[in-house]
Amino acid sequence: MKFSKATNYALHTMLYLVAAPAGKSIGVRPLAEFQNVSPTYLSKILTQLVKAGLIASTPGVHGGYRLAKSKDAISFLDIIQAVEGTASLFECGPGHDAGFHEGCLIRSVMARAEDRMERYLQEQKLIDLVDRVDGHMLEFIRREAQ
Amino acid sequence: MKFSKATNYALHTMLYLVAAPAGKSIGVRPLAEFQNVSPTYLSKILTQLVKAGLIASTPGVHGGYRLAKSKDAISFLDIIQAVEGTASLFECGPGHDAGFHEGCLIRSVMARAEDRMERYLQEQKLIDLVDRVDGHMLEFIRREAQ
DNA sequence: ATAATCGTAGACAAATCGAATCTACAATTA
DNA sequence: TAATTGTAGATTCGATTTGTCTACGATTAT
Repeated sequence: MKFSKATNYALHTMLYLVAAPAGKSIGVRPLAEFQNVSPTYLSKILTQLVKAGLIASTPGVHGGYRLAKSKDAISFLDIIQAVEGTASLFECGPGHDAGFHEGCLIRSVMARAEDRMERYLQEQKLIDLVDRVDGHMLEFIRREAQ
Repeated sequence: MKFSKATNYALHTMLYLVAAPAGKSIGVRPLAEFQNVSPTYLSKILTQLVKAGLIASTPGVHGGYRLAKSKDAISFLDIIQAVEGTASLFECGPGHDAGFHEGCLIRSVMARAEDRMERYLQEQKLIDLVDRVDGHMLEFIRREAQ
């Protein structure tokens, strides 16, 4: 069980957008270059964030991606669930449902465990990290902010 | 991101063993039949639990699997980590490490979130579930306990 | 001893999923 | 109208998961 690389790309892109000047649109190219990933692939991931209402996109000459909500309203969980989905991490499976009609006891424990993690990720906002981003990222942001 | 089916099988098998009479060895066949999985495949999973020191196995006529620790010393986390491993759920990736030499900020948040879930799973013991297992499983246990 | 029983190990195969590329297309702006 | 930029779909590649099959080794009952 692993978080996908797509989630990694999504989180770093969002940190980038949160750290960038408010309201500014940034194209996929610099976002992708920053993370050493292909623009089309990153675009596919960011489209999921658009559909989740976290960011907005505009085509055209000075288009790109920008935040669709206020910076302090974006949690880790929002981003992760936009990419990974919201299904439970643990499924009991048909072979076991037959034995546990009223709901699998194990599954309910696993669901509560998952909930612990999700509640923490809901509390954590990217904005709390921006004043600690390192020089390499800041350099990218400054260059693009012009 | 999903827990594997193997983890599901492992947890249910362990619940079975915890609910069974103490010290009794139970063969793979009934354990596998109970979960509608092939005996050889389940055996492969249970071997991981043996290597983790959670259960012990004995070959031969009345052999099988039995608990290797006291019932109240077996947590969900023990079983899950025996099957899934102990690696972090989130890796920052080489493309990002280049930018975050001193340690990825995002990764540290993710690690803390994972720790929330793991601490809960460490607290949860299978023994707390046995007096609530349903009739179908109890029927299997009773039949096998003779 | 010897045969039946049972777990183990390894090779192997199928199916699923993640990661990524490529191409054509649609929308916006200069 | 042309350049720019995001979008969608098909497709490929590889890794991982989920099994199966078979031969082997250890134990016990007769």
